Amino acid sequence: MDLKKEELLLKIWEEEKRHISDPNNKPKYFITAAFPYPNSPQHIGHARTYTLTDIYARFYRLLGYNVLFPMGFHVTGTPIVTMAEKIKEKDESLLKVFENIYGIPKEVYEKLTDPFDLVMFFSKEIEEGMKRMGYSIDWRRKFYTSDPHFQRFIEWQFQKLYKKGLIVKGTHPVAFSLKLNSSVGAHDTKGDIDPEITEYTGVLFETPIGYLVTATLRPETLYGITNIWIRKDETYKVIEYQGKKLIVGNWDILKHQLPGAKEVGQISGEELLKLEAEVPITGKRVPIYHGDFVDPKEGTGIVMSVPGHSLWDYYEYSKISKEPYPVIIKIEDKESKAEDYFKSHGADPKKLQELNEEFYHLEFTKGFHVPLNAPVKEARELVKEKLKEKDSFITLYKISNGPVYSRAGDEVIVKVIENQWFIDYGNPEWKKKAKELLKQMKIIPEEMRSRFENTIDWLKKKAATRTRGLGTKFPFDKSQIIESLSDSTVYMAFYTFAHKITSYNPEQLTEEFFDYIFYGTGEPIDDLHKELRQMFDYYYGLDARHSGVDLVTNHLTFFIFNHAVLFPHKPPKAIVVNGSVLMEGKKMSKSLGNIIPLKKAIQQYTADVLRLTVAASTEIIMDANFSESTAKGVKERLEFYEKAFLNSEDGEKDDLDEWLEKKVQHYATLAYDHYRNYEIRKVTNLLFYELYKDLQWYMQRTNKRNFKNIAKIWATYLAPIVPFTTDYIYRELFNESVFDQTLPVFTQATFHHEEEFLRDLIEDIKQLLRFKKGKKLYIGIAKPWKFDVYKRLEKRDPIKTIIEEEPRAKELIKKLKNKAYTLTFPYERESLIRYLERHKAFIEKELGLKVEIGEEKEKYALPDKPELLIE
RNA sequence: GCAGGGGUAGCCAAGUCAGGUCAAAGGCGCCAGGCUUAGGACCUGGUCCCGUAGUGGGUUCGUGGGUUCAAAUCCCACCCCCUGCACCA
Repeated sequence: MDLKKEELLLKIWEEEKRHISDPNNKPKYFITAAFPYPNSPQHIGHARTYTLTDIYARFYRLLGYNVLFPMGFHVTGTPIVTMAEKIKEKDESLLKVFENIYGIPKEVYEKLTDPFDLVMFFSKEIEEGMKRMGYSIDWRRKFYTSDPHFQRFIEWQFQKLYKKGLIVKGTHPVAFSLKLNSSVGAHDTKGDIDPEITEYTGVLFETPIGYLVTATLRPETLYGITNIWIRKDETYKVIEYQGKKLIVGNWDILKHQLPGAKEVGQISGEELLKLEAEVPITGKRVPIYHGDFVDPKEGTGIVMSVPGHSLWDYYEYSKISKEPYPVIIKIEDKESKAEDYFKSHGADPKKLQELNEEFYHLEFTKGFHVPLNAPVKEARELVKEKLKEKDSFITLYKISNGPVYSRAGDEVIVKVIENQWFIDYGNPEWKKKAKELLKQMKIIPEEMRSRFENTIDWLKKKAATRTRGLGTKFPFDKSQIIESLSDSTVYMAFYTFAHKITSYNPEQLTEEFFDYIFYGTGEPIDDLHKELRQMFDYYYGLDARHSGVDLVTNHLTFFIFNHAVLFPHKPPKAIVVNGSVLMEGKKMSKSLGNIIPLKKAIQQYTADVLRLTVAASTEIIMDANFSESTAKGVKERLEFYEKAFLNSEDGEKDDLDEWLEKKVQHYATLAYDHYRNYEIRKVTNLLFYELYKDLQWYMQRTNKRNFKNIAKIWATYLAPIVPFTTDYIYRELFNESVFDQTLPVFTQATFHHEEEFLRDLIEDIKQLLRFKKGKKLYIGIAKPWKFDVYKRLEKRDPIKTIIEEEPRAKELIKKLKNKAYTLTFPYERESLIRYLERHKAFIEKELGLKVEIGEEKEKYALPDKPELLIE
């Protein structure tokens, strides 16, 4: 199979309109894969999910289903916008990726400074690649999520969720760049670092002029406070927040985390030193000291001092005070003291930070909180609750893996967004419905199910809107845009009528309009409207959703949630999850530069070879390893089949032909079940690798090439995986398309074991000939009683009885060891001898020996291993 | 921390759910031979250890125990590795 033949077939399929689907009276099968985000060309990794989807689309067509396999493009979110901006800014690292990895010339990408130009450019690339791979997609139904008709559909979705009380409003911390004036994800930072947010407890200490705020990860230690650290050379702000006066440093950052807080004055550190502060909960009054080590840009610039349980505090405290301090945590009934830990670990002040972290971890995992009589883990939560009761804490945030810099160059901070809209996946009723739906669904592979269950459990409110990026405007606040994972949860329903709905003006697509289509409520506005409903009704209930394993904990779970409440009458039936693709054993990445663009790979290997290598060379959940050598191997083997089958004859049949035909039927029978169990590797194992050995043997045995019958079965069974090669062979041999056939199903799955016996025998003799040369070979078949013993063993007659009735069996069974318990033995003595006699000429020719067949002369023969005597 | 996945010969990797044809498929690498002017490709054989005119013996599947006539596979404990934890597609 070469590229030209593949391209010719693509044209033929196109002309024959093979992949468009409309409602008819056949049973339908609606299959989809997660649509691509067009911000890069496709590489062979992307091809995995789509190829698997296509394999099943084609498989179900061969079973007689009316299969719909559509595709669209996800044009939502910020990465595309950011990319366009980076092109405009001539961002060097991006330009390098374009040139070196994607192989896009400068003149082309330079112009892509508008996000939509980028989208069109890449989506065209991707579409061409998908077509070239032979994906049997109904392209009439293609849409972009930026299409106004689709956006009306998303508005419908959010109206519905809102009315069900599943859209809620609240505040939410995000990583934020002041320079970009936008929240930032990994793609907005230098070095693509994903900013991580940790929550701090801001504890409020009352003083006569307001509350001092300290930020801590260990609120439980406030039982051990001796003093407060500040810096005397710093100026602190007095702010008003939720009716209280608070004193904080680092205000430039913190003001973004305390919505509504107002600066009302300031106070110098020197002034603060004169005050005393009251520790909440305990009511203890503590002094305020200056500490050089206090970083005014860290937290609130005010630190609570717990010398008993912080190495820093101990170290600083011991410099200025000899007073004893409280120790409130025990480990295994012994006081856990920062001082002891420090001293027993070298007492090196340079290692203070490192040791302190170890010590924190130790106390957190093993410590026991004495005042609260609880493990530290629990005490922390208890303290938080108490603080909440006393109204003595505020929540603060920090970038924990910082400093992270935005691509504009400023340090990323945490900002608390007010009026943030959420989809409330934490809603217990909704969780319940999602779980019920999950229970009804088939999850492939089944091991993935628990992951879905867990995800449903821990999913909480999800921010559903953003201020920046492409997408549909949020219906309840038009200044916001629906976030991209939230607008792609039920879009599969849109495919069912995507090519027809464009006849309407977007304004006509009201909530009632969609209600009619999806629920049949209200009246149709015209005949087309009626037709849309019929199409939805015919196709929906998605039969299979294919996706990569990385989408399980997000997209696929949202998919379940949303279907559970929006389409409870048309539930999806199955989710099929596949692993990713490795490149020569390594993860593909831009930095490694080991990404092969799909188009380039097709030119090098052909679509069929890629399909088999990427999608069918390993089981569905495993990562497929793409390597040049495997791809080459696949290519050669495919060519072998093509050549062999195209040279088929239609001659007279003999033992050997019958054996081969039955063998292929046997493989087909097994392969059918493997397909249904999504065990594609097993399909190719049989029909691609095992059969190869059988064909080799056949060709060794005879010069005949009676392959027509097996080519027919072979092509039909492998057509889903390698559609080009199989259809080409089928058309050449039988003058029709393999895709007009129905998959032949065989019930009788036995084959001629005698032939296998002969094959093994030749193997054994060849082994023996390496030690011993001669001119004559005597093949001594085991005596009848030995065959009887084997037969009885196969029937699982008790070994004891067999030996009782045939004492000679004892030795025989002893030799077999464990095998005696599981023996399978499909041979009959008489027919075996007849078969060998019939093919004696072949054995003689093959070995260059004179052969005689008879009963064993010595007593070494076993029924499956004849005695071999060379003279 | 919480959740999930995994440790199999030099490497990759099947086998584990349903214990026994498992010294353990397949591939790569390596060794020997064939083919070839040579290299590559291809073909044949070998590749845990010992033995060998064949069908044998020993020791292996992260570690340590257990169940069983029988364990890579079942049970228990331990060690190690990887992934996800969100507003990001």
